[in-house]
Amino acid sequence: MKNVSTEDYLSVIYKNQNEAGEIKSNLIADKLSISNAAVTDMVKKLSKEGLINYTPYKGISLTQEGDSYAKALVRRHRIWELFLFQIVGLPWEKVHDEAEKLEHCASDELINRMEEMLNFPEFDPHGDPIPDKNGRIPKRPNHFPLTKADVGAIVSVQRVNDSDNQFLAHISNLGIDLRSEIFVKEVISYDGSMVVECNGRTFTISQKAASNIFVEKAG
Amino acid sequence: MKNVSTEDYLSVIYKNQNEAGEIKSNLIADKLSISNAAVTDMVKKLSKEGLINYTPYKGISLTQEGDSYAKALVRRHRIWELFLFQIVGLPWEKVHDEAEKLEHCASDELINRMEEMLNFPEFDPHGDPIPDKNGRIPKRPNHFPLTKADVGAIVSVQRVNDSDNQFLAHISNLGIDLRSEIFVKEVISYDGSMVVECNGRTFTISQKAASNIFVEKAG
DNA sequence: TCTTTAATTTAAGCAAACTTAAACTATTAG
DNA sequence: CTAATAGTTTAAGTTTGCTTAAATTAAAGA
Repeated sequence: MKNVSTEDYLSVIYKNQNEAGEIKSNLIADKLSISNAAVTDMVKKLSKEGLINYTPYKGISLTQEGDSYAKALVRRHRIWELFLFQIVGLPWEKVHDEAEKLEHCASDELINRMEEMLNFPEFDPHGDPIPDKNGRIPKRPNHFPLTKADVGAIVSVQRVNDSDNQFLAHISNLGIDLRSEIFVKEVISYDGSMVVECNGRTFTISQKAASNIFVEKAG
Repeated sequence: MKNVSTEDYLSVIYKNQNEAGEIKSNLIADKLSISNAAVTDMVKKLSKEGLINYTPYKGISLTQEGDSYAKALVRRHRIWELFLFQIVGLPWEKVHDEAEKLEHCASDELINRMEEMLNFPEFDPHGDPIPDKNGRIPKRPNHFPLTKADVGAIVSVQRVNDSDNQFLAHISNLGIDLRSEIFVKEVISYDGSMVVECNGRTFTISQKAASNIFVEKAG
């Protein structure tokens, strides 16, 4: 098991790499709220340890080893999230930050035991996929942002953006949950907000909020 | 919330202070497996922060603030232990080490929620008392080491020493649990080992093991 | 009381992970 | 194709918590 700092770098790289698997050092500094110089230092070190590929002034990407370590971290994080949500009953918007801390210090044995208690789940409370012990990642359903749903359509929530607690608390307050069905009644063309019905209540949701809710056609 | 290192020092001081509330720097170094010089450094720092009382070459003791912080740490630790044991089902001998890591990174909200799930327990899986939110520590029953039990007596296990996993695995294997009743059949004067009956099985337990099991007269 | 020994502190130094400021590359706009 | 700018790296320095070795203090026995 690596130290917290190393794990943070690997997580950030994994989560923010582009389609080609690359990431700017800039972005790492940004996400971790540290200086670029610090990133350069660390990136050299991680490269020496064989966790990332790095050529100065060129790109940064995970090696095979770095990638599977990062996947294991994501696995830990998401199992913690689901455990805290489902077993402990922590609210939606709190599980991410709590899991962020816990993921660095639970043994594999504990993680596996929790996974078993949760009956080998495929998705975390925000709808993100949980890699299994071998790094296999469940295929996600085809989903699109709620903003793209047609007026008159009924869609079901598949995933929500987990990076903003205020957003989560907000939609939770509106009664929107994972698997909730949403009926799109109207789109206000002026600002892109939508009038929707969900769990028997009708309300307006802003474009900003809707763009962070991912849905598929209900069927 | 303080950093892990500070928390470790406070825990060790709290757990190893004598009746007068004092501890030798020596012992801290020993328990944390670090040098005496490192302890001196840190002790100065903690003193500056108002967590301990310290005069060079004289004793080290917790201030009021340090003491209540340490109690809160013990509380976290023991709630984690019981949670892992009772809810998650981790074996006796594994909960201590796991809790050691987790206690540093759970929010108070999570700790309180777990306490609630456990129905405000008074003792951890080893029989050690759990301080409540206000730092109140449940009174422990009058107990004594099994080695002091008379031949012919029936005693019940109240507490076991939690600092040695091998010991815990061993007695767990013998079928000894918290609240188990033990009937003392014979004491072998040669080596102090005891022939006992517990949960329908008769076996011999060494003096070493028996001295780490604390019991009271069954009634 | 003096001396020996054990415990503790000081001194000097190290590694990790950060900082700011200056120097360098790469890219892109004219 | 060059110059400006955005991104990245180097250099020098900081903090935290540790190390070993040397110096100091306290305690205990002669």
